[in-house]
Amino acid sequence: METKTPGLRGRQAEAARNDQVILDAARAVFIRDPGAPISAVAEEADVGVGALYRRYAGKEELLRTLCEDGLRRFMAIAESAPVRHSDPWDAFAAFVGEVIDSDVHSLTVHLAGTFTPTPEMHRLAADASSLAARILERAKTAGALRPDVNARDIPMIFDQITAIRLGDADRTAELRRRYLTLVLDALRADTSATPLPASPPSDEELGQRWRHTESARRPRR
Amino acid sequence: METKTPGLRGRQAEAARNDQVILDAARAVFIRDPGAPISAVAEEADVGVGALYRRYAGKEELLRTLCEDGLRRFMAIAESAPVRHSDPWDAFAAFVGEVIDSDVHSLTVHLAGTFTPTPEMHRLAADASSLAARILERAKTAGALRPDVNARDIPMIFDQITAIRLGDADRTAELRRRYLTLVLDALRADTSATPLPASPPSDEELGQRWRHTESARRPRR
DNA sequence: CAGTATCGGAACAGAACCTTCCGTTCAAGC
DNA sequence: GCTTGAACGGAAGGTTCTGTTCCGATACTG
Repeated sequence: METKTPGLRGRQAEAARNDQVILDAARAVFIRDPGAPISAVAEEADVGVGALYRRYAGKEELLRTLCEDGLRRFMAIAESAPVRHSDPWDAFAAFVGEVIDSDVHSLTVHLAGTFTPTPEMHRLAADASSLAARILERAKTAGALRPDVNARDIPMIFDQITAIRLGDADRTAELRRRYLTLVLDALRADTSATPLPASPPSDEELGQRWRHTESARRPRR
Repeated sequence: METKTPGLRGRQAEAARNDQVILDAARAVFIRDPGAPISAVAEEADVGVGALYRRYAGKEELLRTLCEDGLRRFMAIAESAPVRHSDPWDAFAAFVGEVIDSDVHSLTVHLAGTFTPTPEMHRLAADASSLAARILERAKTAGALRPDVNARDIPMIFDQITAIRLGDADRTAELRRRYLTLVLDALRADTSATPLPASPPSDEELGQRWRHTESARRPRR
């Protein structure tokens, strides 16, 4: 992605380039640490904080933009997976794997609670989750998935896998794949499965994570 | 636990009682949020901050005490599990389950990095991990565990499961059990297992989490 | 060369938090 | 009853961290 800007030159070109650089830097920083200060983003982008505030009214707006972007990426994966894979299990596995690889889940859920979500985001989240549910149901109907997993289990599995963070981004991705492989084995129908205890989280429980807790305490690490 | 204090009365009895109350409160608070302020612990214990500083020189000392206590609990579980269960798989499953249930892992790893560990703690941690390794190896030798899991995978699985946090403590425990069941299914040898990609974390990688990062940034949530 | 959009980063203001300090409480001993 | 001192609660001090503003510098544009 070099001088991808259409017909712009000079300062305008720099500005257009920065738009992207800033967004990428923000994504990297906030994935690494959801509580990072604005200045960390500026540093990563190699830009002054002024450049940031020229584009976004404040931290919240940046966070919201990032999260919305994440939701759209999630949707794109969920929409295309069944198209690219006719086999229901393959589609499911590809979907899950790509969501993990792109770390999109960190952008959505981990950032939720740090800002007040827009109605648009609620709509997107609902669409995304129903898309994901459809992928899972299709695999279940095809008999590829153990019958006692529920669509609501998927976000929980994302939570678990994305909790893995060790070394640099590459090593982290590698390790996540390792444990995802393990979990996928457990999700397959042909396992001599132990019945799962308890019930999966309800929609209400899952939604809780989006609630803007004004008592938003700040875990350190 | 009423007047459990031996021969103490009056103010001394109150002090002895507070010793325990404060420790319990601290555990509860810091498990919930590793970055919680000291005042939150005082509040939970229904005690002034003064009472806290009378017992501990500072926050670090409290954290260290808590963490060391967690390590000891971990050891106790790891030592007794093989005694209580003669079957190697049962011992392994019980060990893992009890560590999850008692949330001891949150106390150790999650708090690591917030303080400078003592040599004593390093020793304890090493002992604990070698104990855990023995439990796993025994199950593997007995043919109950899939051969491509490594002792170093265990802490990672703890990390994943303890990432689950939804609703109150009871609901969280319930859900953790659900996903632990899933993972245990995957760990069993009789699964038609997909070979695990990548290598488990090295000891050095696992040790990194204990390193006191002075750049200890504070994730918010 | 004047005008303007953009930039970098110092400075400002406020919030959060650890720690200290001090007046108060209360049981024990005289 | 009165003194004494251990233990307590919580306000205040001082520091650090961070979001946001502001302004002089920069470099195209016309």
